[in-house]
Amino acid sequence: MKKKTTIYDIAKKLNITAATVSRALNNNPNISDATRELVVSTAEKMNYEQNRLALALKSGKSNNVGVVVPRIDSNFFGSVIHGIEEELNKNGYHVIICQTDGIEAKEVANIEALLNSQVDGILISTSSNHTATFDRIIKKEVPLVFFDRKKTMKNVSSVTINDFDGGYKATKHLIETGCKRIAYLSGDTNIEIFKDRFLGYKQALLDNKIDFNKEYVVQTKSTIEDGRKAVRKLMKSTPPPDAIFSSSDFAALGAIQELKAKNIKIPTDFSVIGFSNEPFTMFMELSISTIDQFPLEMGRMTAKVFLEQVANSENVKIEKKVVLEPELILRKSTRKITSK
Amino acid sequence: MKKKTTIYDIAKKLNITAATVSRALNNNPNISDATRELVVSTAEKMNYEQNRLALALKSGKSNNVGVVVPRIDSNFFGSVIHGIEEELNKNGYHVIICQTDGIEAKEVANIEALLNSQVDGILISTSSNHTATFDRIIKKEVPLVFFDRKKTMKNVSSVTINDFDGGYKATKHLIETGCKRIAYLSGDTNIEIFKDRFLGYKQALLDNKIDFNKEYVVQTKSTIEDGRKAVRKLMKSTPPPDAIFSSSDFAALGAIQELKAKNIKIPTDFSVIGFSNEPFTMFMELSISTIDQFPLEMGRMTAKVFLEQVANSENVKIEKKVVLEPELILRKSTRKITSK
DNA sequence: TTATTTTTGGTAATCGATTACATTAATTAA
DNA sequence: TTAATTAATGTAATCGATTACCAAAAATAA
Repeated sequence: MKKKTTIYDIAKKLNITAATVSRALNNNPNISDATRELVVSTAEKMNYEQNRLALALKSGKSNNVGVVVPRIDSNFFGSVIHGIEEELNKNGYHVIICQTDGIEAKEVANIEALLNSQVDGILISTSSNHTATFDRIIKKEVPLVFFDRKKTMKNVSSVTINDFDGGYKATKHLIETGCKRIAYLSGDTNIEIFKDRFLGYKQALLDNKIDFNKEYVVQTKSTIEDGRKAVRKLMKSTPPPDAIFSSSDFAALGAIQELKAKNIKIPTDFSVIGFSNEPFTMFMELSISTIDQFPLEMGRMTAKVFLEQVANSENVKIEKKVVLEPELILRKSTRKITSK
Repeated sequence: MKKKTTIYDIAKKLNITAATVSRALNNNPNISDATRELVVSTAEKMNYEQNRLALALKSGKSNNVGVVVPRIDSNFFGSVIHGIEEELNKNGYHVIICQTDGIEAKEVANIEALLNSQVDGILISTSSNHTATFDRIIKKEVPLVFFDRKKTMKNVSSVTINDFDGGYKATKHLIETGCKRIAYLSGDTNIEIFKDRFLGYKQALLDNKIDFNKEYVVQTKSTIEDGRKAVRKLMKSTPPPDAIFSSSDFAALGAIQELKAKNIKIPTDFSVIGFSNEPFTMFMELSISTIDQFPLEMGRMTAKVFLEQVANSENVKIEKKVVLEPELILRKSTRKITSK
């Protein structure tokens, strides 16, 4: 096994102590220029590289931050992580990625492992209700920031989008373009973001004096197939809906495919709006109206909130709830608003 | 600052030494059951958690692996990393992600940082020619595995797809469906994968006695806009091409959009095939034929090659060049092969 | 020349866990 | 009962860097 060069090797070679070497390399002012230069050049010659593990152990700072997500190969999480990595890297941190597949046991195990490896913070989009684990993070005083899928906890920061507003805006737009019977393709309402989108949907109906119809709500997973199934089911209602707000772009796509198969004209006779602004929604010939969540921005913001928290570690704990405003993206799957 | 429990705290409380505590927690056989149980239960009570940094420093193994990619928010790299993380996590490793934006300086800086933080391996899809950096990794005997975008180096393993075959298959398919004048949308030919796709394209033409026409090759970036521009340029050739093989799905999409705008019928009068099997190629109303690269499989394989390398560390260095076979995905942007 | 200050560098502890080696206590053999 | 084994634990070094505290040497002041 290759032996790595340490400051002791340099010290021995120059017949000085490791302390001097360390100081020289760190530009400590009370080292003479002659010594400093000698040490630096010798270090170079000997291919010295600092072992940050030793530093981490000594200082208690690993400069690693754990990021926990259900999966990384989705456009949304990929973009969020892009933003996180970009921002943290600038500040000397490295990002350790963990996937949970949305499974609580995996999430808990990953968090345990991250804590053991002394991460300086944990940024998480959670899929679990295992509060004991979060309590443990907090008790250890490891900075914790939720993003997108959060748990509402005292003293814990989070960065989310306003899913209620997203649901409200999407629904309101459908109403403004003349839709009367608006169906909703729901995600798992145990997850806060989906619950909020649903509440936004209901509120928009209420504000516009449209009765909420339970029959128009279909539980779906975020898949094309579930979107198609939902349409098949919805079209049996009497009267059938004339619009769909889907909490997922994938289900929206499936819905559109099925509607086309049934020869229903979009957006003339039926409107569809999705959620997330997945890239494909823009690429379709019949491009899909949707809600943008600014994932890159969310990632950057999450990183910034963490960095602030670290900077403020002396002070009292700060709790910062950042809520990004989602944006309506209008495309061809919904009608234009007709002038009043 | 919260003081964490160490084995010394436990030792002091029980009036024994840290060595005994360590042994008890690690199920060392020559510790009496009584002591073991006492230590374990006390550790539990005191919320003890192992500091893996100390272990890493002592053992020289951090259990972290660095993964370096141009960016993480693309379907391809996201999927590769998904595969890597999944496989490594099972084996007790954590994945540190670094993005380079395809910029050499960032790549070099990230690798330096990873080496400093004592990663047990580096898995990289490179965008650089900075061989000094790779030599340094090798000199330090840190396992190195290239995936997708590799440098050809002695004694270094890699996992790639056969881009030559990919280019060949795509082109051959166009020929078999009756296309005679096949244009090629090239990526940056300084990058090995794009060069190989190009060579595959040329070979397929040669094998089918079709003259290579330089005019039919357009350099593009992997964007929709470049695909559109390419079509505008190509259609001025005389005669214009009757098919496009694009080394990127995004450029293929742009090409299709522009062809449609010119009222050219696809696939009747013009065929288009892309490369990568991006999700959107399947979702389009006019779905796009393309080449699948099996990114998830590539990720898993990359991880496995690394794991083998670690397991074999005693032995001679092993060099393993895994080449995955790409697969032709036929959709609506190309014609069916007519029976002979 | 002696005393004082400033430079410069050395000593040794520390971070938290592991482990080769030594030692004590308990058990078995003679 | 004494010697030889075995079982259970302690001692101290180690991984590599930083740093509070101290000491020697050089420079300056008196």
